[in-house]
Amino acid sequence: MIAIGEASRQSGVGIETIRYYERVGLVPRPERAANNRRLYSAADVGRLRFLKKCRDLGFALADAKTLLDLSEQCSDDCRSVKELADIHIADVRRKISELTELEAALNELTANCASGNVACPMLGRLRSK
Amino acid sequence: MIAIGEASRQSGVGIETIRYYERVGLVPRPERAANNRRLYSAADVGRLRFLKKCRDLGFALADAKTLLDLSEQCSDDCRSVKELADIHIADVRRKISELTELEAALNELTANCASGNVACPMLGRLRSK
DNA sequence: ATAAATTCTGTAGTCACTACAGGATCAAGC
DNA sequence: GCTTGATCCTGTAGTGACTACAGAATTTAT
Repeated sequence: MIAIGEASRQSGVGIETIRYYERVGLVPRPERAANNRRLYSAADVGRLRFLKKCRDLGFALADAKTLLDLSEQCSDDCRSVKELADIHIADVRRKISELTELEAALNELTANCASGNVACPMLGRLRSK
Repeated sequence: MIAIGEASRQSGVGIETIRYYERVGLVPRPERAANNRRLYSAADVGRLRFLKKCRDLGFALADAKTLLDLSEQCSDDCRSVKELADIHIADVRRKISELTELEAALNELTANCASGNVACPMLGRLRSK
């Protein structure tokens, strides 16, 4: 059994974030030592690491929770997992294409920005109808 | 002079959002009619439209405010604008590459997810060290 | 014995809105 | 004049996913 600082180090999840996850019911309340400090088991750290990976993959906390719950049920429900992941992949693709368009628009807007300009063409474009 | 609903329609910025922008000092407090209702001028609507475009381009509100201020100063400061935009473009590029990596990782994780599986390989990977 | 590190609770701040609640006023039709 | 519905007002609280304190208690290291 380890303290919260060590659990944070082992899982890569910040101390405040661990307490936040506990507060919102994402992870079960851990045991407490006689001095009221939280005590974490290997399973607890595993859960935190799992959540960390989900977050790194861009899953929302609610989805991460769903995946964690699926993972705790012994029968790995592959279909549910893939459904969730596919929605998320589609989401990521959409974001990529939006950002790509954005980049093009920004490049176009700044293309004629040069230090000698009297009037900034980008501001002009942003101002115009 | 038009009411807030019409200003919202003309600018594409929601009514609540307009009031929010006013509250946080992003746009000047508009005139008020005798009945205390807000009255917007063409210039006010122009400002809202400008902010809308900045937000659509993904600029943070603080940056949008800076651009708006630059735009209101008569001398269009092209250098400051381009600096801000370039930082933002770099930001967008970074996000795109992060998301692209993410998409690859997600595809890899779900590649072997099939409905007949007993154990989900994605969950397995998320659980493992 | 003292200093530094860690932990605790609880609250508030972040960003950019969004969603009410509860009331006032306005415009249009009868 | 009256009713109905649309619009507007203020103020507060919620969202997501943390992050940053304040102020206290305790533990660990020197």
